[in-house]
Amino acid sequence: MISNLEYYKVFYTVAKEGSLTKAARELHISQPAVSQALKQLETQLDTVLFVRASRGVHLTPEGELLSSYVQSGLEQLLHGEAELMRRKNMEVGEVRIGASDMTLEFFLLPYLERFHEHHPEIKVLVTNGPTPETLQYLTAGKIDFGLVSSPDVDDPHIRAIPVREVEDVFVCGRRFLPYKNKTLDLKELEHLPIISLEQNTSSRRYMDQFLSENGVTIQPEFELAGSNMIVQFAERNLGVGCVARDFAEQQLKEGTLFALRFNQLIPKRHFSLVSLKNTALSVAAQNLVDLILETR
Amino acid sequence: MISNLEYYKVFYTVAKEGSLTKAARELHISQPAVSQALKQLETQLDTVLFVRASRGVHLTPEGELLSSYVQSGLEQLLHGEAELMRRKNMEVGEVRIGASDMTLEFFLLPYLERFHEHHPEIKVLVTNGPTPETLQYLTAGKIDFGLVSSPDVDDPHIRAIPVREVEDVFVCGRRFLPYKNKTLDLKELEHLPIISLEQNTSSRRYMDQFLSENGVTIQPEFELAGSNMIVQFAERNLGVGCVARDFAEQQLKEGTLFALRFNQLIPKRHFSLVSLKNTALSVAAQNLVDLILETR
DNA sequence: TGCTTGCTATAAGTTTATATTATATCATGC
DNA sequence: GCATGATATAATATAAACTTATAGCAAGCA
Repeated sequence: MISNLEYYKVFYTVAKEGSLTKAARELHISQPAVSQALKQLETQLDTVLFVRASRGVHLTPEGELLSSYVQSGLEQLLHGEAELMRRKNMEVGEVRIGASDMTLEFFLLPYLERFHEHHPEIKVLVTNGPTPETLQYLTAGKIDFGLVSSPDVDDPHIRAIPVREVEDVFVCGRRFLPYKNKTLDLKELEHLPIISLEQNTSSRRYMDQFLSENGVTIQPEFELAGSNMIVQFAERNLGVGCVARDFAEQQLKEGTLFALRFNQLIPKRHFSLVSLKNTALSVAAQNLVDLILETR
Repeated sequence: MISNLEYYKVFYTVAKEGSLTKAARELHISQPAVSQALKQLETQLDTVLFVRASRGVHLTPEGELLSSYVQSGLEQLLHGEAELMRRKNMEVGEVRIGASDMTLEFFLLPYLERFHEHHPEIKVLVTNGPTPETLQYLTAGKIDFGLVSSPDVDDPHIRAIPVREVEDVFVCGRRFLPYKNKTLDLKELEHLPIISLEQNTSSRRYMDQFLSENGVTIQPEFELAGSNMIVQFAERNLGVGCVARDFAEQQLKEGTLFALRFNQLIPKRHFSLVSLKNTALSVAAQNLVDLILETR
């Protein structure tokens, strides 16, 4: 390749204008500068590219050949720059997010709403899945960042920023009124009809882990697929539901359900924003992350 | 467009190698030079293109985007240079020539043969046609150069280089033996049965012009389409043929025909190589022209 | 922890190449 | 034959890029 690609900019302009003088004006340099650049180019390629006439210049057949390549080459570069600017100014682009149902519903949604309002041109792709799947997607480069509810991220390449607390509660209806305003021992859960999530979920694992650390083992009467279901089961007094507080928020406010109180605090979990440490976020993704972190 | 396209060469190499140090080695410059060039590029585009890590660098999403364009852009330029070299070294290319039957047969053919022998990869396209058509093709850019037999080229944009003399002769067979070794006056042609080319040919016009300048007007008994035919007619003693000497060369040598001699020389015509003054020839075309001019 | 390794970044000074100004040269058209 | 409008050349100035030396930083390892 020739020593200085800048020469091609000169070549391109001269070919377009058919005159060194005009090209010089367009390039905002002097006419001799153009003359010398062309000379350099012709010397390096060992080919005469222009026929110099008294009324300007025009391409030789070889110059003509080269010109077509130079034109499309430079336009490619220019197009690349233009696309880059559009992405940088967020006129186009996409953000790929991995999130669980819970983080999406109780945390992410309002941010996505605001983001989309400000940047309607940016496509937002949400891949719904539990924590392990989200982390897998992250390392595979399929998502820009994720929002997970589990606190246990041990991959050293992943950075997790807690963005919100999550409180796990045991909720129940009037059938269990005697327990209201009483402070229970965790051990008593073993004798209550528990309604919880299935075993393969991270929320369930978290709770089981915590309870077992305190010598408590529960054998739920109902194991359901969704937290919403658990709340409904609890409302119908089928047992004591174990869910993140958010799912039962309304019922707790209305008094349909109440939360059991224990002599020991159930440690809070966090929603965490996870991203790859050694990978940069796209402008759009970074923008959304900033929005989340600034106003969390 | 960015101020210095050289930066893209650096960008491309760094992206390919994933390391400033390796890129510097490949570009035969120092590592700081690479670092500075990237910094310039990032500043000018106002975009971070690489994530710097301790084990090298890798592209940001924006860098990735730009990279695809830069890659194809630079490859385009490189491909252009490669094609140019191939044309310059005559590994590919074509030469378009306009020539009449006569110039082709009695002049050009051996040159084309030699040229093709030396440069078998170069396509040679010969467009057969009389002088005016050849000149028209030339100005239209349909041929690189032409070979014509007429001396009258008045277009100021066309350069005509005489390459060979052509002698017009009047030839006849034994029926006209009495005229052999006699020096005739041109006037006597008026009483001989002339065999000549059709009126719309430039050879015919040339001869008519010359004769009329000398007060002679001929009324041919035969007007034929080709000079070869004229020679055959003359051999059968149907009259006195007017042709370029080349057509009757063999017959004159064998004695089947002889040429009339006049007290006034018929001015010689020339085969001329015509090309456009203000247009450069392709390397291949120039090469063939040089071959012709060197050994004419 | 501290050491080594393998990177990139920064600073200062030098070199190189590119630009400018002034002027020469050349062909064209009036 | 001279004015015009173009490109080329020469000398000088300027600015950009390169180099060397060195700092800084993160990761891997003892």
